Amino acid sequence: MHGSGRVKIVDVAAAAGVSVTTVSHVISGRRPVSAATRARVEDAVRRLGYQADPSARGLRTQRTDTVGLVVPDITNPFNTELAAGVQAIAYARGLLTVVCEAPMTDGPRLPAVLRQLTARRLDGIVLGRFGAQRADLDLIAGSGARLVRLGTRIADGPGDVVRGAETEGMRDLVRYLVRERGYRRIGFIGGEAGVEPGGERYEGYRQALAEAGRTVPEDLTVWTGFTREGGRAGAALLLDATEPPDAVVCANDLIAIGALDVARERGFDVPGRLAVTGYDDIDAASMVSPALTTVVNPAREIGRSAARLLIDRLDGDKGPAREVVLTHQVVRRASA
Amino acid sequence: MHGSGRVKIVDVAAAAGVSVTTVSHVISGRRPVSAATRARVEDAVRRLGYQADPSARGLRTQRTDTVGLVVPDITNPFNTELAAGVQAIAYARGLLTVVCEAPMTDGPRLPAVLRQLTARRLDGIVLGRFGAQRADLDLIAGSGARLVRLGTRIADGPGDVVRGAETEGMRDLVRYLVRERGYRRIGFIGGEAGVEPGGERYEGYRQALAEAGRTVPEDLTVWTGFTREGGRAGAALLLDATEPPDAVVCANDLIAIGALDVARERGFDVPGRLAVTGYDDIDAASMVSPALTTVVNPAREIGRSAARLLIDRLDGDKGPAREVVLTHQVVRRASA
DNA sequence: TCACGCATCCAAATCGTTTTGCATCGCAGG
DNA sequence: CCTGCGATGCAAAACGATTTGGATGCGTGA
Repeated sequence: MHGSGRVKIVDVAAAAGVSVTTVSHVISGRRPVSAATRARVEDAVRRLGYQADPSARGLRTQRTDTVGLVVPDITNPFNTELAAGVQAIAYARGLLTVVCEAPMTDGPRLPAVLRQLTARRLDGIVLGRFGAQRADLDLIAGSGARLVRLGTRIADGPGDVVRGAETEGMRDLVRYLVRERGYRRIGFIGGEAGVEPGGERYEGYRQALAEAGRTVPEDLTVWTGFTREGGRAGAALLLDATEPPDAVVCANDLIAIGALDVARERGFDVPGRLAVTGYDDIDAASMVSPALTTVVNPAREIGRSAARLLIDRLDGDKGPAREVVLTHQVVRRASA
Repeated sequence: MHGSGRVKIVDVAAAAGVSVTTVSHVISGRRPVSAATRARVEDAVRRLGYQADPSARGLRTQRTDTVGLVVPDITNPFNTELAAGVQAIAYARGLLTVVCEAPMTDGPRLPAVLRQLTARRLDGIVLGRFGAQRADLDLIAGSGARLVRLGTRIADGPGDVVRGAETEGMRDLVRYLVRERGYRRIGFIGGEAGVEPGGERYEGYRQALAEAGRTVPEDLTVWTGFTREGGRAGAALLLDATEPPDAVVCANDLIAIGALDVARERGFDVPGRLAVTGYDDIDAASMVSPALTTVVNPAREIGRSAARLLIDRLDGDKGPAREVVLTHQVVRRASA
């Protein structure tokens, strides 16, 4: 409780009557110290409220004890849950988490953000779902930071991967629409074209239609953005089609919520005249009405797994790249 | 594009044929350097992709170029927007933002989180809305970090303050319910008792009732938590009262959404038989149906202001503590 | 010619840790 | 008595930047 910010290791050493080396050893435990000395040092540390300066420590150890999470949009509840998951595991390990936003709009901000982060010498980076270029990934890997990618394939670049079984998830959802609900004309609203989860999910949609012997209605596919606004725009297009769909499958919940807005405005009864489905099962999915039929994407668990992978690597795991695939589950609510 | 992570200032100096001092000077601009030398150095920096090691720099300068944001719950959309605001301003200034969660549940995690953060020697901390103890604030101030508190009064402790006009906002909202909507028995569901925004908002509710000559129905006040779950629990209590309310004023939108759940389950028509109002105007407020009558709380702008205050202080502003109050605005939707 | 000032640049100290290579001590075994 | 060996503890060398106090060279005015 004395001076809280200024006390250095030499102060502790003086107070305990030992050398700084010994203080360092009792703190790190890297060499044995006699019980009596250890007690004196620990007492001094407590009394003075000593906390090692992270810059000095980092300079010597070449570690920052900090990991980064990069996502396209902090505001998206999926990413928020993700962050909560990463943070929980990292915090327990004494790692600080910085979450950075690299908007997909107005050009590629990703490289700039990544440069900022690598300049910080982070120990590890979790790269959210992006249309990341190979150069971006190599930049991270080359900086010495461990890398965990989310929602991509292991073969696409360096680092470990965590992803939900998105193709399968979407396939199961569309199967359900086709087989158990009997929808005939099923449209698709995607996010930004080329951004990660979009492709997988679209693929699942196509698979389900294909296995049912349907042709994919290309005229009912539209790519916008992973937001409520995007959903509005996409749904407006689809519902104005000469032969509008009786179901709209959206690449995520926010898009679906936007689609619901449009359906309501135009007086389309959901699910009577139009089904709307989402993906992710964010909190809001069960708040809207009709509640959204969607697929749970275990965001928090994905974050946790990613953090665990990172920590394993930081602890010296030299094994080959790993890929963690988390299960999916269709949740059936009122919107379909 | 050469070695991306390993190049040091001496490498740059060697490549440019000057001393490290000169390199440092051209980068920081703290002393004049001839145009020719400057060009050579800048070229070498670019060619080698030099980025100063933050630990080494921090050790010398005693700054980390990092600010922290501490909130009770990352998942709460209000806090998410807040974070986005802080982050945007900080990023533009080259500051990294770390956002930390210190859950209010299961005991006071705040002191532990704060100790972690002060150990990191952050340049500044934005402290979200908490029931922070005076000791917590002094810990931050004593660590040397600049402090901006959110949603409290300037007199309550060290540091600057940013807050919405919450008492006034809630007062206006309840006024509207009383005068223009004619509700008679108006209940209140608060968050955790003692947590910051709760008190202000409750005060506004009381003021509005008082100026209308109503007595505050103490039996219709319940304190739970700032979550949808909290709202469910609180609403259940209120609706089971012997003389249930015809309007429920909630301390934030999540609580209100929980209250809507209960109303729907029990078949209470909203707003016919029961009005429900929120506070904050998070995205979800306009997604639920009926859409929530609420008060906008400019989360993102609060975050921006807080970051600006912090930066001013970091730039050497020594003036007396400042308090920024942002305006409120009632938004009238279908739930009342 | 000398002294002086300005423009440039450099050497070296410094920031607070961690870690390596020795020194010291006590004690057991020969 | 001497040697060797754990068990402990210390001094000093990193780590990679910033910054201060000079050094150097040059031009200018007396």
